Amino acid sequence: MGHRCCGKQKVKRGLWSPEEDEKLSNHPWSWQLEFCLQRYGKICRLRWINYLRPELKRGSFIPEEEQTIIDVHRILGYKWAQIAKHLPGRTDNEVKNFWNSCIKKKLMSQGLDPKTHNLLPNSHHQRSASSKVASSSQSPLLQLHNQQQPIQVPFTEINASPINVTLRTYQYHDLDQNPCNASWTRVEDPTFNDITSLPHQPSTDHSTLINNIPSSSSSSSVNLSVFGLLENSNIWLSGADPFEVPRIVLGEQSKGEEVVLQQEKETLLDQMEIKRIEDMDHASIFESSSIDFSFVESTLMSTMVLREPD
DNA sequence: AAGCGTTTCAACCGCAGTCTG
DNA sequence: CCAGACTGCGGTTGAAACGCT
Repeated sequence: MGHRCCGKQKVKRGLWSPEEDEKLSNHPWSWQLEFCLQRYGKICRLRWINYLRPELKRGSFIPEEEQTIIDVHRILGYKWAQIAKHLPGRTDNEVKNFWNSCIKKKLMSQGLDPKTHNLLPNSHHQRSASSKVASSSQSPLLQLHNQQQPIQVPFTEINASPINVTLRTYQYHDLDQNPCNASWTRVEDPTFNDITSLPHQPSTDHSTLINNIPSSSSSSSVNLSVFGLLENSNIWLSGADPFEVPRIVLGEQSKGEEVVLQQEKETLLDQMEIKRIEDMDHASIFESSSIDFSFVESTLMSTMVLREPD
């Protein structure tokens, strides 16, 4: 196959030698001139971006990075470049590989669909088993937080289409606190007949939905383990009283709405990132459990998706 | 120690969007 | 406005590393 910029050349392929890396490092922005004779210019650029950039962070992912990947993936999906933007020093390729080789399996072992982050069908027993597995592989933050008595939180499923909107609320029953005996049942709530009756969100306007996120400075009586929630990528939470969590399945939206929603998601993620960095700067706060988790909690819950099994 | 299967991750491909002359 | 070059991105491939028997 020829190459668009240097099709006449017989290009070199395969792994890069240290000598090639050194040459590319010395002339990172003139690679087309310096290296196209031997490698695809595009490949040179990729090598620089994915491997040689001085700001790149090498080594394995830390738990906070893993958590960020899961969080952002839950919202944006397979947008590796977008996810990587929230991980300074990491490339989309790294994130993608880490997802495929590690996180994906981790989620599946927890009975979760890596694509939707929802429970897989028939994963009830897996869930109870996986919660044990998860607890052993949790970040220190989550382990710290899960020392509190776990309380399962009901969630609301919203199925929206241009024609109709249905909501279903699920309540978790775990009276003896034995996950093996726990179950989810649908709660018939007449106030949930329409999306407009959402307890947390009286409007179908998605921008309103997202913009009504509580500010990070707001206080909440519910000390939610948002990190716990996210770490496991499931619906388990530690905290106080159960509450209703709206989850929205967007039906067919107009293209414009999707774009707006996407922009809002990115804004939301930026806010999350700021919040995350702030939190990391004040890691000691976790020890006193005085951190306000409501911000991230609310933002993520607002964008969570739960699809009804076919 | 050798063989084999699995995992990891760098490298590459192809497509779509953007830029530029 | 158009065509070709460039860029960005997600998906796939395959070599190397690793683990197990």
